[in-house]
Amino acid sequence: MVNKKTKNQKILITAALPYINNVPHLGHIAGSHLPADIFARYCRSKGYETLFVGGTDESGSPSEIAAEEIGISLDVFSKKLYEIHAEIYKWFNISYDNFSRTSKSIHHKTTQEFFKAIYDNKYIKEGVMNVFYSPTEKRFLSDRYVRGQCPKCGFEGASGDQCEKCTSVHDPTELKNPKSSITGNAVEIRSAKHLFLRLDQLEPKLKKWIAKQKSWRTQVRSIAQGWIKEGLHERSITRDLKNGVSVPLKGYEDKVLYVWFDAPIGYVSSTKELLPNGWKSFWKGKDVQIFHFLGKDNIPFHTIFWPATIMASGGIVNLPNHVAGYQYLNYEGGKFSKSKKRGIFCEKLPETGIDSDIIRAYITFVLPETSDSEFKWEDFKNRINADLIGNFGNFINRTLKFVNGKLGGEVIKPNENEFTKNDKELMKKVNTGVQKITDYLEAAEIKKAFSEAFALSAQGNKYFDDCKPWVLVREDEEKTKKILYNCVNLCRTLAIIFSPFVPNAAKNVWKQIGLKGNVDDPKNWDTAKDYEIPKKHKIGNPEALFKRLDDDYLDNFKEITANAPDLKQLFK
RNA sequence: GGCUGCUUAGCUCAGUUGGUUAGAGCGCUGCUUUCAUGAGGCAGAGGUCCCCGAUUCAACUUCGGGAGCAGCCA
Repeated sequence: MVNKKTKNQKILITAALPYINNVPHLGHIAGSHLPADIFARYCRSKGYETLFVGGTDESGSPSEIAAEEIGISLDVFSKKLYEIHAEIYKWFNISYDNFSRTSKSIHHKTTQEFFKAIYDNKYIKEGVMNVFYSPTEKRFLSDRYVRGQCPKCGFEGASGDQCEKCTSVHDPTELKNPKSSITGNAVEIRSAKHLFLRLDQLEPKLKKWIAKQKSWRTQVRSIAQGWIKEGLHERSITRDLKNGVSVPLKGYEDKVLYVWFDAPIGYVSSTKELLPNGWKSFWKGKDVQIFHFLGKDNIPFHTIFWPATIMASGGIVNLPNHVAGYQYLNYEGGKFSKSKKRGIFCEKLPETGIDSDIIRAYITFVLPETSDSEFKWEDFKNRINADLIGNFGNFINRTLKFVNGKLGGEVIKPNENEFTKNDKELMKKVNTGVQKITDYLEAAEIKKAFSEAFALSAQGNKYFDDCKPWVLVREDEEKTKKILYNCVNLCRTLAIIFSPFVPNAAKNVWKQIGLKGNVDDPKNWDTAKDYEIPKKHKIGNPEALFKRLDDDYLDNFKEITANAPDLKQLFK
């Protein structure tokens, strides 16, 4: 999946920009932010020069209309929603180096630079589109805000371009008695001048590039190839809206660029905002690898339109190296639905008092890498209690408590000739385990890497059982200290290995072992398998890493997180 | 309507180029340990690999058709 890393490897990681109109639920976290973060944390630990950027997507009409309905200005609305988003990702320990906003001037400027380059390269042409216009609201409306009578079945609630009742699709001009779904007033069709990106001209180049992408997952590649197979057409890049990046072209001053055009450029602007002078080193050159993490709804945009935009611009930035498309996380056999109070909505998560690691761990278990996956409460409880706590947490805890309670907090490194058969076997298991985890993470195979990490802590539990230090300690304390040295050293290994997944716990383990520096120090990863605990070492104070999940706690948790406030309540 | 993906044990998911008894974790059952958060270790029972058809000595895997779920486009 990943090309060979170069000596001065730089990794640029992006997570799809969440649209400002919604407060994220767990599915959004699973679909891009969390896997991107795990990958970013791994890359930093591995010592790659890593940059992880994102931000909120604030263009377009949904937020404009939402603000209107609440009766506040778009600025106030967007600022508040931005803050909620940023807080949620912070709570989840999503380690964005910069989390920006597409409403910032740096983004508008960057987008316009792309536009101008593409225009100069003659990949933009004028054309005409038929669009709904509401005379009373004095604005153009996209299809989703128009309802009318279906030309085929006569259903009254058909939207601008399709009918939910008979599932047929129609041209907006065919819809009978179109009305604004916002005000209910009649709307009309107006034809307007718009700008189009010449995807048709870019097709051969895109086709060639897509064919070279051997590392993409099946669905990502298939979707891209499907588009090519169908044949690419010119695609409009302007809209008659107020909210967005204005078009820097005479005669188009009252229009904005369509969100699909400016959203991915948000990755570039976010980088520019953070590194006004150094941004290019992460976007150009051969030492850079670019990883986009996104949900399946976003796949065409990152495999076709965004690469097309880059090509048309003459290569202002590199083409992406990897497009990690994720499927959806569902909730107990269905979709997340805020109105039906089905799901886990993030704005209330801090109120539950839960450690974000616990949510991160479970989402990672069920990460929708190849197909839609499912959040289930029973499974959540079982996996956390059995795997995270019973396996990983327990190994750390039993080791450190034993050292503290029975050995005066001290372990001693065995001499080279003192390593037993068990010790050597464990060492071998650690070596191959760490290697496997590394290989998986290099390929951004996050779920597999996580499950190997648990296999490794299970080896620790087995070693502990096999060595029976609780018996040995009665006759030979020094020998026991040498056994436990291996365990403590494995705790260190596990802290490093687990740190991309459960950063809070990893930090805690590091502290409890009594180690200097930080668990996530750059390049720590490559020392994970080594004997790094000093010859004679005193550990810190052991304490439980996690609290077990019980039914009472979960009932309360469920109640809090399913009842998320709607947008209006957020502004009271 | 078109394009695309998914459908494998009670649950959540893996299954590389078609090849003997289809895998993991959880859950369940039995045995076992007591250092550890009612934790750990060992063993076991669970499967018409969505359905139909075709190719093949051989199909979970390839091809055709169908069903269900999902995403995108028009």
